[in-house]
Amino acid sequence: MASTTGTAAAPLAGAVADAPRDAAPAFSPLYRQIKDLLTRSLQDGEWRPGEVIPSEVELAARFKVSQGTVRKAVDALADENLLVRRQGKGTFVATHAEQRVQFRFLRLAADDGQEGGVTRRFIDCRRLRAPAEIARALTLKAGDATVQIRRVLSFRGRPVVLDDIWLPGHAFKGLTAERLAEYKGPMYGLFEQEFGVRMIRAEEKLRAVAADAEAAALLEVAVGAPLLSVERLSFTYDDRPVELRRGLYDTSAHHYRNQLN
Amino acid sequence: MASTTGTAAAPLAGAVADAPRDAAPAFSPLYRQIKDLLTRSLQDGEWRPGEVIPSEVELAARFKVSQGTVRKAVDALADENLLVRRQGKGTFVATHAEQRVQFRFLRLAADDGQEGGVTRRFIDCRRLRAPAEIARALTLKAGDATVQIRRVLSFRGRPVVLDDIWLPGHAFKGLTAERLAEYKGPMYGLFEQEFGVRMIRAEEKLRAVAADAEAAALLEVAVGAPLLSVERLSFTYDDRPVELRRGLYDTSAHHYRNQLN
DNA sequence: GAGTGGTCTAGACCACTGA
DNA sequence: CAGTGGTCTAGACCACTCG
Repeated sequence: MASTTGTAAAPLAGAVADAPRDAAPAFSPLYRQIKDLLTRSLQDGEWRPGEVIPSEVELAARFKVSQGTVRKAVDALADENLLVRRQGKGTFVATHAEQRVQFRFLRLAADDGQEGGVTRRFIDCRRLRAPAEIARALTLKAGDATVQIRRVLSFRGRPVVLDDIWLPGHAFKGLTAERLAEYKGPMYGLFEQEFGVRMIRAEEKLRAVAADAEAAALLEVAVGAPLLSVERLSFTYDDRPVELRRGLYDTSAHHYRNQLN
Repeated sequence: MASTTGTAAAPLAGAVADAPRDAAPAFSPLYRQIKDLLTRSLQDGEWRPGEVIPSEVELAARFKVSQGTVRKAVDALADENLLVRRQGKGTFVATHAEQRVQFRFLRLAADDGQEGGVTRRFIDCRRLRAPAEIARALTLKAGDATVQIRRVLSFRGRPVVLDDIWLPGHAFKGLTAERLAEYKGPMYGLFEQEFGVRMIRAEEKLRAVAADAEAAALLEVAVGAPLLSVERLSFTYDDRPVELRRGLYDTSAHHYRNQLN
């Protein structure tokens, strides 16, 4: 593990302002390499969500580096929410099956500040062939099998969110409306526990749209009422997209909160 | 301070003016205290936006700690976008007056992926007494002086964003529509250069709303058309709110992008 | 008390920048 | 070349958890 560097890769002459695109990096610090090895272990399931990973000293011994270097790698993974450090106990693989991180991905809040009172209702869960647009987003071929889920989230009895979700069929065999309804806890918890698919990060595109008849009926608003459209593409390890979701939010008593840093 | 840990934190603890929160023992590590001292220096203008701050070794000497401890403090501030590290050159105070960070706060993107072509048009800039709601958000007293700005952003000639902005009057004396129009670069650049008010972070609340007559005319959409409402509260050092902004975005050809990690 | 992560140090060397 | 930040090490001690 002492081998890293040397050997400059194509100097690039520094003229062109940029193209950090695929330019040869050629230098990867040790902690970066350790981080990648750890990520690989997570991806391969060596440690499962919720479990402890080996202590820093153990990892340092395994990789033949100092504890400080392991620490920096683990810190990076903790920053990305892949690991969770707990002083005195150890470092754990992050999981969606916890109340604490319940709302990491759903950034909706009630205007009055109240929390909780969320109920889910699954309207549909069926397998169908991917339309071209969906296939492209999920990097499937048009016509590949997909799972389509439609559900409504209600807050204190009022319907607020209508979600349409597409998943690649091959990774979610056996997913049914019953399984979804039975499972207590966030949907991403079910995905990681039952199907080994863990959502790491997501990109969202937000728009304002007018409610069509169907959405209006399900969300109990007037046709044409403004709704917040949230299109989310979620990724697993390796930046592989594994979920496309289109949510329609009734924002008359709720809002989407965001932090800019 | 060369004394090893534990007691090492004590000497500085006194230097860090800190209101003792209720019975909190509040162990604060050294690097945390250094970070606070650096933040204070930034706040006090010891180093201005765009300038270099002293090198790590200098800072280590000043605070009588090791370089590693300073490094950790600076790393934290760099993570919060208050400082920018440049290998081989030094560490700089972050600034809004740079093209590179132009869109840190405006998260709008064209659906077709094209960038640029932004033009600004200031419709109004006047001083008036704060309505109760605005005053509360900015922690002013109702009736205090405020500056109200209204402007339209156009992308490639099409109006897309209508912003209504409220600022505390005492901090922005002499701000006029002319000054705004003359200034090249982002508005936050003007704020930090001319008024010493630097925006550090912001909280946004997003909603879908229907266009009223005024907004419809300015954004050239139909009355009742769905618009994305973006309510932003921006903070300076010390978590003091210094700007309230309400944007209406026409999202028919643009979207608000967000990253979930 | 043993084991975990968290802090701090001191010193070495590497990579990058600019005179 | 000197000066900057970036990486890595080895060792010390502190704060926390749990048996």
